[in-house]
Amino acid sequence: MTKREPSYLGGLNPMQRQAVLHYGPPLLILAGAGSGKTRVITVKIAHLLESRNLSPWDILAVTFTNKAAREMQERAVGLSPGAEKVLIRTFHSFGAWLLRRNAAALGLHANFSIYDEDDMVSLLKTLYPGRERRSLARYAFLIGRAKDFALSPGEPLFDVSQDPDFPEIYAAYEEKLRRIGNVDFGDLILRCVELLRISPEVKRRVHDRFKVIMVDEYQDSNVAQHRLLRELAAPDAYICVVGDDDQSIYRFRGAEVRNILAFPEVFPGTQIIRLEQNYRSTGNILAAAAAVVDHNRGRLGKTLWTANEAGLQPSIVTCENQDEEAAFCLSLLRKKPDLDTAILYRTNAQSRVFESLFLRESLPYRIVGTLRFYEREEIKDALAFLRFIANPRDEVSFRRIINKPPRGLGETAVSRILDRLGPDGDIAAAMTQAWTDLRGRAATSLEDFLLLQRTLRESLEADPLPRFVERLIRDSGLEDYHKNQDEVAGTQKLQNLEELVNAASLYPQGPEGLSEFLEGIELDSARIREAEDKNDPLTRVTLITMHNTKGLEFDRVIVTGMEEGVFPRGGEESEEDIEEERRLFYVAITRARKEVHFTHCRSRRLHGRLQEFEPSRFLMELPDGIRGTEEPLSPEEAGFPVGAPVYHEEHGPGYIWKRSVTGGNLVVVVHFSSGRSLSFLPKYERRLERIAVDGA
DNA sequence: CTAAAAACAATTTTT
DNA sequence: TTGTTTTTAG
Repeated sequence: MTKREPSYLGGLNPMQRQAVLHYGPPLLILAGAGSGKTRVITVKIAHLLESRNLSPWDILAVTFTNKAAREMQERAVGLSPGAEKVLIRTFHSFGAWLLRRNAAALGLHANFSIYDEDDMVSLLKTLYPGRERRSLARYAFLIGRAKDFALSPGEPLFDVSQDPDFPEIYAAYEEKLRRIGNVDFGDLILRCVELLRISPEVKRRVHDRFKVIMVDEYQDSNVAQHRLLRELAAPDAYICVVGDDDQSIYRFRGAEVRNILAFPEVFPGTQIIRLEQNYRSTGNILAAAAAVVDHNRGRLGKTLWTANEAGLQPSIVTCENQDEEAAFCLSLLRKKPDLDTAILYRTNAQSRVFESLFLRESLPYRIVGTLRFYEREEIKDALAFLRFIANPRDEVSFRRIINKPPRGLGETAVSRILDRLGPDGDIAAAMTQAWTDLRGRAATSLEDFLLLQRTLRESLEADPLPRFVERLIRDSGLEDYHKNQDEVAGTQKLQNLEELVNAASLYPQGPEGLSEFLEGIELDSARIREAEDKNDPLTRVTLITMHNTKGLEFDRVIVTGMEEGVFPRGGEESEEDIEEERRLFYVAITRARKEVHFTHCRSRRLHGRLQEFEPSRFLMELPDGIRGTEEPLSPEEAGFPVGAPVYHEEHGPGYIWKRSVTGGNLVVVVHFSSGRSLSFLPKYERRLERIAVDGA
């Protein structure tokens, strides 16, 4: 009897197959970098649907990023159409989903606003108007961390901060946030835990529904998320978490590696499956990564191996300074222009030198993760207005938009209005009340504002959502305000606002459509395209922080800034901090398919000051074969001795100030008569030529 | 309320 | 150095 095996199982290695077929006791999948983790999860979902007779409703899959959630859903649907209905969400989006459906049990309205860290600061500012924003930002951060660790204001908080003011500030913040009926990101997790603890019916419903719960990137979960998982999991539910303790790099944001390390103790009977075959990188790259991470203690332990070829040996390149480092990267890019390459650095500020060189050389590049769309002023303004229309109890949003653009309603008017606030917290109603308290110009302004609000509410009911958003942006005066800003500062705020209007077209008309739209944006910044999106597929270079590379891969990776004090960052550092940086290095190396290069500078300009740096200790941790692989000097282009006069097509006349050899290439620093100094690689810079001097 | 001057930090950041 | 935030003057 031949039972036909489902086609989706084809091509899996034995461990992957085991992971897919496993069912019953809790499962911990330790998935090394490049081991086909996403494939395993998506095939597993398909398998649960196709062969275990589970309905899509029975399954919950949780990820950390919207991008990962989308990818997972897409791939699972490709394998089994039923996966369309599987609940695949980020922790936070799942939290919002559960809270909106059960808001009443927690004393929340279903249309609560979700406050990000910036909004948290604004809320704190209403409580402590005398304190500086910067100090409040610090407290907002700490409150976020406390919530990551599931610590309420009443509990001991010294692990989060020893600041004597902190407990009181946290308590005041929490009291106000609850009073105005909104939530922050931490609450999306924590209040779900609370909900499941106080409401047996909700808990039963949830337990009845989710027979399978899968969590991806479990090494990045925090204590609150771990608690939520425990509350969500019925005693007979099948729990499967996937992760890699060596890739835990978000401790500073509350991620708790111990969640994955201690998983087998917390969920008794756990079985562990290791995915150790790497399909991404060459043998030499993997050897480098393994040697590095081997210096960490307290690992679950994995030995990655690959059937791929050994490939090129990684190289270490010493540079004099950042200019040379950038020039070296450029030389690599020009040598093999077809490789998809990433230039990695520890901090965003390090991207500048690369950007300016690539701009000067007209080399197209992609840069990841600078200013995010949703953090932009104009977008936050428009969103605040939309939020206030959707939820008249949102004081943070109200304060942001009441006098922006300036309409003569300052602090005095705001207090008058808030004095009239009823027990329901409805600020829109309070405005109508306060109107009678005001005289003169403020009264007229408020009247105009009330009228504006009424028109917008009508438009929300009557017009398609994008039309309504467009109208709000125009009638609120934000359009003119930001148009003016664009002209003054050469920005493109107006275009960004247009993108916001476009994004609204995906949602239905009316208040419900608006709420969905807002939640989509609050929880997923990438939902709106950048106005200036140069996603040219021919762009082969990506500038990116090491953190942002998680989950990505490239043919070639150049890890720059390998200096003690830059990476690892230095300062007062515990061994745990160093280990986290080392894991970050591990992540960086394992992004590469074919080639890895490491660069370090002898000196670097930091905070406007030129400083000397020692090579990073991590370089010493690489395998012996790698160190000392610098190519010998090729003096064929050596026609540029120090002092030689040169001419550059673009920058004009100058002379050689300094020369050195980096990565087998001659690098020269030219002082131009314009006063600028720039470095070049004569080998690749055609526009630089040596000139003769007349005896005069 | 705006604009200019002064002061002052200065990682990483899935949501 | 740079960008951001607060202070100050108008």
